[in-house]
Amino acid sequence: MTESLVTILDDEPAIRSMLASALNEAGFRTMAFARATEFEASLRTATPDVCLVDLGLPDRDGLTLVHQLALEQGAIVIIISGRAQVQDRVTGLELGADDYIIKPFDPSEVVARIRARLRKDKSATTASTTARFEGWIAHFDRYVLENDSGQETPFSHAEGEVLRLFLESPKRLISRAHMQETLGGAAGESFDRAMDVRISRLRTKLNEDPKNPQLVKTIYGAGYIFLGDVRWER
Amino acid sequence: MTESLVTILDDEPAIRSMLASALNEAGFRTMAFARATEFEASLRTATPDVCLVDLGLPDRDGLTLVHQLALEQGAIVIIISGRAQVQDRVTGLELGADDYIIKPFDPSEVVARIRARLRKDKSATTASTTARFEGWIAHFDRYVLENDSGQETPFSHAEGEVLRLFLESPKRLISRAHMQETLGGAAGESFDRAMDVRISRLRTKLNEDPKNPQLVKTIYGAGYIFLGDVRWER
DNA sequence: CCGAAATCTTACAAATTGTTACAAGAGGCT
DNA sequence: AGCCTCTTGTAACAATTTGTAAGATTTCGG
Repeated sequence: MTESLVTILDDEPAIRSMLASALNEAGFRTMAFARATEFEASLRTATPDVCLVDLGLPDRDGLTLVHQLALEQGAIVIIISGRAQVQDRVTGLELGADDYIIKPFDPSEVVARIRARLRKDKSATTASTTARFEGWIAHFDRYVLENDSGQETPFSHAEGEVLRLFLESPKRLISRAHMQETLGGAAGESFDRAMDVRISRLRTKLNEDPKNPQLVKTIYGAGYIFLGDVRWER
Repeated sequence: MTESLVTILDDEPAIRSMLASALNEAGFRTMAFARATEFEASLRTATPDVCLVDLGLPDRDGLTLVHQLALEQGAIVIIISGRAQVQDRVTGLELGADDYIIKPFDPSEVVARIRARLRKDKSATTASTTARFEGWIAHFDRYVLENDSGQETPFSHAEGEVLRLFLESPKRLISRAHMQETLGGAAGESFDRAMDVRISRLRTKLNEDPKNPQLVKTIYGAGYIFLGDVRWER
């Protein structure tokens, strides 16, 4: 993610240029459109990180567009609107917008709000040193696993690698192949057995019931999946 | 993540109770504090998902607290403040706040903004897919089938592939050929028998009466059809 | 109502994964 | 160095999932 791409969709030229210059100055790449049709055409080639959308568009219901964007694209959607009623804001946010800014606005606030969204978005994927999940706290700096009553169990480097992989993509299938690439390095012939053992040992440290694991689940023929909500800290 | 925990930090009792009741009504768990010290003490035991922070605190500089929270905990931090200048908002957001709401505010907007943040936060880490149909709930993230009385039955990857295919085009004929293309990969010669077995096993998990299946119906010479209304939750 | 084709079901075999025991290696301490 | 502890991989065996085979059952056209 070198420079984030921000698209501007507003029918007033003055607002387009004001936003574009403020955003460019702040280090973003920008693309501006006056109509929804043009904007949608551009989506086929470019993938914006943030979409600024004015609700008062001539050729399309803005709210429907916002809903689509938020749902189909994973993009961050920020509404810019002259409609200032609380009810307008609530429905806009409920339809999937990530923020709602009222005209007239100050460009520097728009920049600050965009940065806030992008920051959060990124911090969800960045490597950190501590993670909380389902009553556990994994301290990767100390190689220690802490349970909900504060008791600590050390874990080894190999176990930590596996655990980190799981905690970095929870509720997602992680294929065996991917694990060996990321970890094992040499995709040796009989190394795949070692992977099993690592996971087995990790499971016992997590007090998993072998018959019915709650956190580390095996998908026969596909890989593993880590259930449980994870939150990284620091 | 059953119910998200929201902490409220504000020295005005009226605001605390207004926020708390609005949030509880919206289905959140809440904890309210009048002072930063008490609030920080609570962090040692509870882990809030969202922190609402008033900047005008008697015993602490609010901005410093916000900075700490956003940095050290991974929580979502929303500033609530009477200071309405653009510059205040910009610095608040730059110090790590995820949103900045100005007093006086409408509680329903606060709820909407919290929901918008949580939604994004979750979609970044989860790929949760769930489908409801005829009293059943299929949890594809956990590989579990839940019946109307809440009992859970695990299903395997192979069974899940078939079930997903059905649930993605309900009330529509699915030809055998199409199934083998989409699933089986190698459209082997005798693989078609395996398809039958998969479906058979799926049927037993769905408690289908072999003589008179209600959900997975076979069309002799053509393929299968899945009856039943489906609602996806993604 | 009969027979051929299609489909269902059951039992079994093959492949994948889990678990345990053991041995090789790395460090630490005296 | 020598001994101890801890980590990690390997090997062997158990458990689970999946596909295959074959007989039973159902469907459809006459």
